[in-house]
Amino acid sequence: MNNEIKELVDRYIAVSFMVNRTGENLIKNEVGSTLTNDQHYTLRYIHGAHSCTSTELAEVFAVKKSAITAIISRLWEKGFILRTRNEKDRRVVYLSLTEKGERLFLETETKIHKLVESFLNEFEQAEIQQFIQTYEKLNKILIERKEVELEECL
Amino acid sequence: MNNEIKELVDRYIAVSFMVNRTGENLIKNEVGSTLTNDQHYTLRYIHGAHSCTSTELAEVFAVKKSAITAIISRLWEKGFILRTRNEKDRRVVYLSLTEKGERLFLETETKIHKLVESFLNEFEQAEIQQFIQTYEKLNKILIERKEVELEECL
DNA sequence: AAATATAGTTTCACTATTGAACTATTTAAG
DNA sequence: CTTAAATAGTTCAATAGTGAAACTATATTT
Repeated sequence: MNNEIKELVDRYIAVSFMVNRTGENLIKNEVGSTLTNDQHYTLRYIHGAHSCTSTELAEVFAVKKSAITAIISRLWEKGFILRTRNEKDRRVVYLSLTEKGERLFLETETKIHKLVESFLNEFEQAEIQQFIQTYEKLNKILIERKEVELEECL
Repeated sequence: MNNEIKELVDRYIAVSFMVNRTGENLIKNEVGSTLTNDQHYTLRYIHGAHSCTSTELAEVFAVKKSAITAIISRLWEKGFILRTRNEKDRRVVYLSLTEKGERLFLETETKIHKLVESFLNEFEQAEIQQFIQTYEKLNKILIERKEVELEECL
């Protein structure tokens, strides 16, 4: 096997693990004690979509619907989320943010933005541009891979 | 605030979230039913260090020592890990892999290597080289940031 | 009308995590 | 030397996230 590639793979595995860990921890510091990271990501998605369903969240986060129900219920208990039945199809429940949820998300989002900005600023703009571009390409490849695997499961 | 940077920050947040999620899920598929991802990462670290302590693992993974005790105990129950008391300082316990643990790690590691290699191969070597280099730089910045925050807590 | 599919929930079992109390051991101070 | 403080690791209770399976309610297909 090509040795150069082996080295790249090793480096990728090591660095992606560390950056994820550290990044998640930094976010936890910002998100603070009101929310967990997963709860914050959930608010983020609903905020971006304005309104969505559990099934949609389960697909995006790649977990089972029962996992989503649990997260949503906790957010709902804290008053951050609204559950609205679709009157056309009474099986589906639309999820959206309450005033309180919206406010909390925007607050923490600002903090996270400043955090991410502060370390992206330590790079040349061109370098970070290139980095994110490759990162997005990687994302596409991973998504395709996932779709192929799903098809194989038929 | 600079609008170009805001866009980069948004893209970074979105793509890093998605790649992490998808990546973790792909690894879960490879690691299979014998181990969780965290357990695999733990085996990986111990394998690389040959031998280490709980305190060391807690620092690297950025979690409390009680979290490590739990993971290690599960791995120990399954016979993947050896706990050896240091005779010079009887408080410390050295962790190492059993034959069985070593074998399991190498098997799953090979699979993960192939997986990572398969998608890194979809890039030009130069592009992925640059990507990993920037990623590593980011890692350094994050580590420095963490150290600064730790000092502030004094 | 009956069978099947879909959206979401509930329950159970398990893993990861923190914080606090605790044991055993080592190091530092008086 | 003895006591006080520090360190390594464990235990325990509580909380969050997760998947699997059974379940409810509603919609679609046959």
